[in-house]
Amino acid sequence: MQTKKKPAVRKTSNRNFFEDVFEVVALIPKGRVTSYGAIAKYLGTKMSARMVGWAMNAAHSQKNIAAHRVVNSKGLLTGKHHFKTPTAMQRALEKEGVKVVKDQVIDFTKRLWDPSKELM
DNA sequence: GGTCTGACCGGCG
DNA sequence: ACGCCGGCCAGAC
Repeated sequence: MQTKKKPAVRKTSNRNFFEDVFEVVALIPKGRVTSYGAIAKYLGTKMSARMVGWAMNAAHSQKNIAAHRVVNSKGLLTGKHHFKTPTAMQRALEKEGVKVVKDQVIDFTKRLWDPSKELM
């Protein structure tokens, strides 16, 4: 089974939540972006997209997580401020072909990569 | 062990 | 159309 997906299999406050986020983010194709809510929904915690962002915070300190591919539902680079430089996120996205203007992803709807939809 | 915050989201006024 | 508010989960003090 290559396509390994975990439908909210977390039991009680385990680190699986973080691992799930890491994987989903790592699966995001270049030139694509996703939203915290999309990941949260995929993990089962659709209502708690905040946890995804929280996981990102830890992720950025853990490994090379492509947190720059994760934006909010509006396509805004809300987490850019958490990067080493406020322009690192935008730069990384543009580097992958994603145009960002004023911290906003262009054609965000088309660039949106929904794991619960793509990975299904 | 209780409390607060946090890179969000969606609804309501 | 814009602004504000509550909710929800998990980690840190």
